[in-house]
Amino acid sequence: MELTFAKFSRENNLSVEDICRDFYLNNRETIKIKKEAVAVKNLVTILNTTLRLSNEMGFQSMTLRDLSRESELSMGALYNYFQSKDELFKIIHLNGMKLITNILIKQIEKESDPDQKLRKAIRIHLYLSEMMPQWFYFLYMETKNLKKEDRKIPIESELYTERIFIDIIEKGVESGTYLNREPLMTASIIKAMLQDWYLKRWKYTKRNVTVDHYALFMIEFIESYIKS
Amino acid sequence: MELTFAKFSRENNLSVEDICRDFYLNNRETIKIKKEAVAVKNLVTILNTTLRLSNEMGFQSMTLRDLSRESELSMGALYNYFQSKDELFKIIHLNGMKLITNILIKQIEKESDPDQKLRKAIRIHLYLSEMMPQWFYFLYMETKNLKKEDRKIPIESELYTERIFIDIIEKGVESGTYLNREPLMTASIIKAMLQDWYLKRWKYTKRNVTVDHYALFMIEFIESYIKS
DNA sequence: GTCTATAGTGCGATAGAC
DNA sequence: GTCTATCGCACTATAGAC
Repeated sequence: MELTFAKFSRENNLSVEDICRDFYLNNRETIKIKKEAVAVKNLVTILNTTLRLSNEMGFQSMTLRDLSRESELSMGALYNYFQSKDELFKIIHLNGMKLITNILIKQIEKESDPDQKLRKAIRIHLYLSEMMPQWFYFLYMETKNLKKEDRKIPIESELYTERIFIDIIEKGVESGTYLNREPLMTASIIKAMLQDWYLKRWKYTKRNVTVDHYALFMIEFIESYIKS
Repeated sequence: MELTFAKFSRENNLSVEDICRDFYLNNRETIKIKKEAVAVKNLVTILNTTLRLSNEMGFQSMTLRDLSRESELSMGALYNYFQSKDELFKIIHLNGMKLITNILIKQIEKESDPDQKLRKAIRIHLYLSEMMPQWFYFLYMETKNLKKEDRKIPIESELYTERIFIDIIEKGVESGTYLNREPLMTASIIKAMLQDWYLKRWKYTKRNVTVDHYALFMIEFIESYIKS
């Protein structure tokens, strides 16, 4: 019995609250608010509102006045949680990447069989993006807002998750599970398919394509190439 | 003998100049410059510079002062060619879409055999994005800058080119060339792969993957699913 | 046809009252 | 801990000289 989205989301509670509490505890010196409960609650509001507005209009187009209005926190209040609009961007970017990568790695290291591992990695990635669509969309579409010195972060992240798929496929080739048909290119294309799921969410929703259907299709598609 | 990029680019001269002349002739009343040669020359500079800067920093982050400096045209001169920054965006967006779609359709209607048609459509799309990478990147990544009433334009465009692939595959299913394995989903995934080529250009360049290699890989990958 | 100078707006960020 | 009021600045867009 393969993993389903319902099962995965039941067992994995990915609350923005956890991200915010982590961030708060690691940055007590720069955040001016001293009560944890208040700080975490407002951080959750700020992050969720920023993600929503960025998804609608882009981070650059969103003004802090928009954020203030929509989050129902004054401009002054907002600036107790971050030093600049730029820093707000980096908070979301870095913490989002960290969270996603951590879960992905932790989940797939449980499997050892290449076949099962590849299927699981695909499903976990799809299910994560299904649970936090705004985060994935933000991380993909808003990299342009990073300063030059930070541009390497998303690049490394792209190559890192791709590397996970390359390794699985190469292990499968060694063990004879898969044919030796361009593991690097295959991994690239897997990433492209995973990204299409959250980048074109509107299309698949309209067509009533569920994430489980998409996962199954992806697996069949890829396996028909590396197994046939 | 299948089409190659070298052959395609030799036979198809996609100059930005053609786009600009078309645009100029269709908008003589709003463009204040009366000499065609001057207008087209400056329009080419404006469009190329805008595309370059948008690819580097995003259209929203690019100020008209940046564009003025980099294009070596004064702010006043720029405003002879468009009415607002918003209009400049739409000029690039609409004319780029039109050009790309026109060439794609014209090229593939020459083929009648589904098998050849699918291969050709894939190659033409890849080769077009190889010849105008900045345009494709712009059209994909900058849709957020469209006003709400224009958001349907890129959506229709996405569905339109996808429809081309759906039709080819369905014809192939009817004629027995392809198996009947989810033509709609297959077309979606083809689009995702085509997009990955120009969205992750940095990655493939670094790995010395040529567009012809990518095309061949894509074709083998897809055919192993719909033919095996 | 292109320039410089500037008007007018709305932004990010902050100071200080409560 | 949150608010309002406001500063200084950089932006889009334009007017008028050349």
